[in-house]
Amino acid sequence: MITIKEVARHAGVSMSTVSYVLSGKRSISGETRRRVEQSIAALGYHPNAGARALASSKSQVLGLVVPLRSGVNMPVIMQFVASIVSAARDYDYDVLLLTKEAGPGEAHRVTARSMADAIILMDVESDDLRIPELRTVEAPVVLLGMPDDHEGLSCVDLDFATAGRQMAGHLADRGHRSIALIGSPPAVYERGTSYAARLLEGFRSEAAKRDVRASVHPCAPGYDAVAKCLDQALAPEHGTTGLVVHNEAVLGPLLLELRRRSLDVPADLSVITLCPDDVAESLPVPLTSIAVPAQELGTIAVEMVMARLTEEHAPEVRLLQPRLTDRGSTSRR
Amino acid sequence: MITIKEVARHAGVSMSTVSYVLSGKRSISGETRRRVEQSIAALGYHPNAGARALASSKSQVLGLVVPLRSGVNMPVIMQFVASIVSAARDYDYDVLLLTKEAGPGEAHRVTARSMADAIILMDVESDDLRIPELRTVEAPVVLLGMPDDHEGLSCVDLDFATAGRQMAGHLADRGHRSIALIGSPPAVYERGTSYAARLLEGFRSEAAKRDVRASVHPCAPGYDAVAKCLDQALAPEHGTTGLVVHNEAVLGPLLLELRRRSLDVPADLSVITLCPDDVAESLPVPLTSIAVPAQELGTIAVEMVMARLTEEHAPEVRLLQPRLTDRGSTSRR
DNA sequence: TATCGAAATCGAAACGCTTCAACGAGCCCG
DNA sequence: CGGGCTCGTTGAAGCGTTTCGATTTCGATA
Repeated sequence: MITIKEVARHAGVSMSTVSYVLSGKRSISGETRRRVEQSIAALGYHPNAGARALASSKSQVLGLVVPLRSGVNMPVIMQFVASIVSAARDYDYDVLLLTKEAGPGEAHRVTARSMADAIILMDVESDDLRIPELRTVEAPVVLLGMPDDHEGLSCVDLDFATAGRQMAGHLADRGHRSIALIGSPPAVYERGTSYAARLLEGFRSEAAKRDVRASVHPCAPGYDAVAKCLDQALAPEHGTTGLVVHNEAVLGPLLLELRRRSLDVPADLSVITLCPDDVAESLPVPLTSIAVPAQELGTIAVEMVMARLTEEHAPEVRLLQPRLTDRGSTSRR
Repeated sequence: MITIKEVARHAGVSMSTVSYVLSGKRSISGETRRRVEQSIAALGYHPNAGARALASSKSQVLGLVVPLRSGVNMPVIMQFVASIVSAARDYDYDVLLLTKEAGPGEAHRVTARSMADAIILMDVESDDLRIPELRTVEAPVVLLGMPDDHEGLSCVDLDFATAGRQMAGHLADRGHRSIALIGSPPAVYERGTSYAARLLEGFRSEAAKRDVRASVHPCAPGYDAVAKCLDQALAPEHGTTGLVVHNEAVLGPLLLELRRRSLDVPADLSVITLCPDDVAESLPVPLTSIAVPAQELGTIAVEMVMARLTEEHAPEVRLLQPRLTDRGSTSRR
């Protein structure tokens, strides 16, 4: 193993000079810098991470707590992960993978051992039992998602309330007088999942404000459940002409079922949804949608971490404004 | 930060004794052990990872190279990742997340800096250009997938040739005289992806051996492509009565298209596939299938890493025997 | 020309742990 | 009873960095 000492000797300078060339924390003459850099390249020197961490008490590692249980939407999770890893690398940080199943104890373990300088926690739920434990972690913590009680924690999330309002408003704008929300599975609402509740609230309040009739239909995955859910949402007494879908998993089956019923989108029924753009685009009928800006959220999470790591930055909450893309799946009434 | 020195003082022993209690590398009297453990608990001591790595030149970290580009099947990737993380934790290792896009340079970087003791690389392709570079990594490398040239590298993979043979054989056993392989997208074959080629070869050779007519149809994703592909596979001149599907992404559309054509599975057409069990189960028609044993492969990969890390274990190749689950989607002719 | 300050470099003390050589104590064997 | 074990424990030497003064150099200012 090539050490900084050997580089120093090769370049004819002291260890500290090499270190300062690497870190840029003190000024170094151009001439010296060049010699050192040449020696580094010539010898193939790589600074030892352990030694560095020990001396500087910084690991240059982020702990990322990911839900690996199936059930959550893996492709989206991966988009988050990818953007976080890539943003972290831009700041010269690496990412240690922690599983949510293993609990927040993991976050504590890696920070207490100085394996990670900060923690990013994905897919946070409203009532997450583990949130309190996170407060005991002696390192910045940033949550993707916004629990009810986020006092003292940084959070980033999509503004689901506004998203709900936008989608209801979009249909109201086009003259729809009765709309339905096809929601997440019942269990999601029952456990009070924050984002679902916030979207629902926005949807309802905007509908009320615009004097539009609104019904809500939680929907389990699976072809049969979708059909049953549609039976309710499209029951004649509602006179529903527009659907807001907040349940990515049922989009495909739902559109197929509509086709089976000879209901054309958007001629007979308008549909708008909240899902990743690539999903909305690749459906049999491309849907007007609000995107889940996974990329952006991940990047922001990393930026918030860095802010808290470098400055004396207090915890903050950031809600991303939703962006609606019209793909023509809604029509004017 | 609580250090080992403080624990030692608290327990009235030397630092080295505490260290040996922790590592178990020397015998310690029960009495002393108990006192030290109490002190550790009382003070809330957590060994500093950097110091440990520096002194022992072991990081207790595995670098995991994951393909994060979309296109690959994320849920399956996640199954691998989950099983790898969990197996690694069983050995007291953590997992550093590296992206495949960033290249094998990342593997080199983290090992050269002693951030990771070994590398696991997922989703390896036959002709992977980066394989040669991996040989220069000064740490054990284990591949999930088997490139053509794997000299000097450890690999784990499903035995796709046998899988192809099994599926063809399964249909032949049931009296089918003409079968078709609905394969991966053309691009996958064109770039000579190892697993696809191996399955194809097994499929063909078994069909030949059993004197069964076999046609092969690479299939792009998307409803239209699937329909077109079925047109070919089920063209009257073939007389195809059984389908082997090796393309997870098209299973849903394919079954729907068959239904649309009023072809019952298995009455009119037998279908067998290779995909994760949960996918096979949750399709509109549950399919007889060979599982992608992600869990198992991940665990084995970790075990191989550990073997190479602890013993003087030479690189090895392990092919998992496929396991076929009959879900009644094939019928006797 | 003497003095001062900034720029460039150096030396050495941490950082917290592992591990090796060494040592005393107790034991068994001859 | 002396010599050679093993067992449990210790002290101290690293491991490869960073970083904090201290020191040197040099040009500018007085």
